[in-house]
Amino acid sequence: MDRMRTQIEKPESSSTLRTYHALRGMIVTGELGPSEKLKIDELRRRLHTGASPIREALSLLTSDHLVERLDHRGFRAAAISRENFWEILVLRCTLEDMALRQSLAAATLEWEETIVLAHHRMQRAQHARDHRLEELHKAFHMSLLSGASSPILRKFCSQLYDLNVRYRYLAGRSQGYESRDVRDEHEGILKAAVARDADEASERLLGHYRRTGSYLASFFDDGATLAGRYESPRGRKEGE
Amino acid sequence: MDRMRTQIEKPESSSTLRTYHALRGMIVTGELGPSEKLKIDELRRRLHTGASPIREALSLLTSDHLVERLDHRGFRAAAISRENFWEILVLRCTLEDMALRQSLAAATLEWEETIVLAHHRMQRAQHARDHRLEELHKAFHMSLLSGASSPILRKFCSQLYDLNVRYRYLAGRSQGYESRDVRDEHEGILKAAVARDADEASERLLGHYRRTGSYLASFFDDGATLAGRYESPRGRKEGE
DNA sequence: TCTCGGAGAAAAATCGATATTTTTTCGAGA
DNA sequence: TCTCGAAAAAATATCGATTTTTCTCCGAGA
Repeated sequence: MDRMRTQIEKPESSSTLRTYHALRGMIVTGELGPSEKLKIDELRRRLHTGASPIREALSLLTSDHLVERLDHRGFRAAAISRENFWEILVLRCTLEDMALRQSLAAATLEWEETIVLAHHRMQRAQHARDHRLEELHKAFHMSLLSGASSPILRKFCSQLYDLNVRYRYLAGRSQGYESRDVRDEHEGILKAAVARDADEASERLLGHYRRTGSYLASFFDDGATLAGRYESPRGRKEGE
Repeated sequence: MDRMRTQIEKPESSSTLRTYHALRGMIVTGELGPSEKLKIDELRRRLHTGASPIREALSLLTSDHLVERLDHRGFRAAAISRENFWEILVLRCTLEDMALRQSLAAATLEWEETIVLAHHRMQRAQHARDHRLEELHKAFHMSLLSGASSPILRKFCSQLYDLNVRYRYLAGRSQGYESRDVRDEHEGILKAAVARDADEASERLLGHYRRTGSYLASFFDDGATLAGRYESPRGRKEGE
């Protein structure tokens, strides 16, 4: 019964894949906090599935840098840190620049229509519930890179995207509530992409990320913040 | 009994990790060929372990781009192609350039000694059995990047390294038997790194990769080759 | 009071068996 | 002879139970 319902909700056919997406979502949104112990049994109950799918899903997430595996001590959600945050941002800028240029170099009419559509859908859903908007936002950004000839590169970008979004959630900011006008930035990126202006598009895209980065960084570079709430929680023995 | 012996041989404590390394080795060296179906039961027997560790290991390898997961149809070793080969080379050059520069920028005396040592060990083992040399070769290259401040970047580089080595094996060339003098190239890279000359080191490193790349490419850009032997073998029923 | 060590509890890792899905085989009907 | 579809076989995916390992707590000895 429950199985059937679930399958209808998500067309994910295998329990492992469903679990993978569920857990990834839970970690990205902070429902499972940084460095939180991920007990198999608890997750098993929570997600109505067996131990095998959980373990497999966690193994997949390990390679996404969202979960850490401690030999014989189970899994925990990845730790966070300032360094990790900046690392992700810097890598992301390099890789997306590369991917975007590949994508633009191979641009087709079909690709152009894809990004226009993705952008439109995202804008339309501006006030939709979190989850939906978040999905469309990622879809837009990935569509920009979708023409890149390197699948591995696209995968890397996708991973880094999730890692970054996670910090946004941890800073208490779900998509779309920043003070600055993200809308314009998206539009600028789209226009430059449609115009096939690689330099312009890249500059705008990276600027978009860097601004978001600085904005988020401000949340844990001062005050009672992400850092204070989450950082090195295993560190009783690691006096600052 | 068997368990104990195994644990002594490899300090890998968990069955999953042991299986992971074993399978990775088998795929990289071509013992498991491109697009070959990886049957759980067969591997289970071959590696003397249960289905769970196998499946977990395969899940981990999926994220390394060495294994493909086909929903409800099991796993197979990653396919190969010219595009994939070049993709890996290009990505590798970009990422290693980045990592090397980070590493050099943060260079310490300790790091310098590490790379000198890694280089020495590799040279010494020039005529050692494949496996050992291969390990030391990777150790040397990774040591160059070991000072990079970005763990994720280092991981990416490590993955791409393995993917590239796999093509070397598939082309029938294990480490160290190329016609050109790889020895000098390694020495040049080391010297430039010790001298903290980022541009020089990067140029030499990338040149090293590109030359290896062209060399390997020649093996499947002509004649009865890698491409002919392996490419898109899911076409027929795999009758050789 | 502190440290060490061992018993008990908790959790992870692994195994063996079952349920599900896919693939193959084979024969009826066109 | 070919196509379609149902039954059998094979392989995957998943579950429940067992084995191992780690963690926790408590008391003896210094």
